[in-house]
Amino acid sequence: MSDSEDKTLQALAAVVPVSGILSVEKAQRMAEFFSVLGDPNRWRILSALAAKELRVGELAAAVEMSESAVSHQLRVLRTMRLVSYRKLGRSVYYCLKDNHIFNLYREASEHLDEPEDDE
Amino acid sequence: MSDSEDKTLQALAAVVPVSGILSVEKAQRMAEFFSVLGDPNRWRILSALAAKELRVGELAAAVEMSESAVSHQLRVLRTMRLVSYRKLGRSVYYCLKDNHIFNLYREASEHLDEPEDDE
DNA sequence: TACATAACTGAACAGGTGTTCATAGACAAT
DNA sequence: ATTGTCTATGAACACCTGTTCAGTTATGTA
Repeated sequence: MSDSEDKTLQALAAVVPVSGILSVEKAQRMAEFFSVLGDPNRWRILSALAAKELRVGELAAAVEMSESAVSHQLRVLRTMRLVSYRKLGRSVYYCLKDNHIFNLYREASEHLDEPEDDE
Repeated sequence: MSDSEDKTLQALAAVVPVSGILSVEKAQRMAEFFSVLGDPNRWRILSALAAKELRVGELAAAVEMSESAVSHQLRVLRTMRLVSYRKLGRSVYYCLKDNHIFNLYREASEHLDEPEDDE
């Protein structure tokens, strides 16, 4: 099977999540991932990194949090592979890892901005 | 300004979230929304509803939760406008409200399935 | 009306989560 | 080497959140 065929099947399986109920394990993984995005401070950090890569200290100043708090949150974001980093001297520059976070932001934003005409 | 132009601008503004840091209010709203998706039981409920509309009792049986727990979670999902419902006699049928949840699922799923080749 | 069923609600408890404080490590400069 | 800076970590605490249990509402049936 070619890579592109494989990718198509993978996308297809993703769009049709179940034809049944999500397994407890998969549901757990999904929940863990979205929980990471369930914190306002992490969104502010991500939005700051969306503009340009930043060091921990700069980030802390930008979002008005302690460096310790930022560092803790960055570890969480690293674990979920939402950010990546590179060391330069004694500084650590963080940036967004890929575009998934943009798409998630856009999708959620559209949903939140929808008019609530019913009921 | 036409509707389509308006929609384009809106999408653009969503893709480029800030050029600055997300406001505390917006970050809060995003976090609240994603927090709702940060629970495995809610994902199992959503995935069950993805197949077909279900009553609370059927849902409870399907995901193996108490009807009370399901009812509580459905209220949360209703508040975030992720599900809608219609009453028929003494039954209440729930279903997914729109496709945003599908897109979010797909995006997250792709992210989680990505190989973690680095570090 | 009385009863049974389907769904919802409120209060309270247990468990998980983010922050803070203090500390440790890594690196550059003197 | 030692000092100063930048970042990461561990433990403890307070807070929030989901579940459970009990009770209520609403609807349909006898």
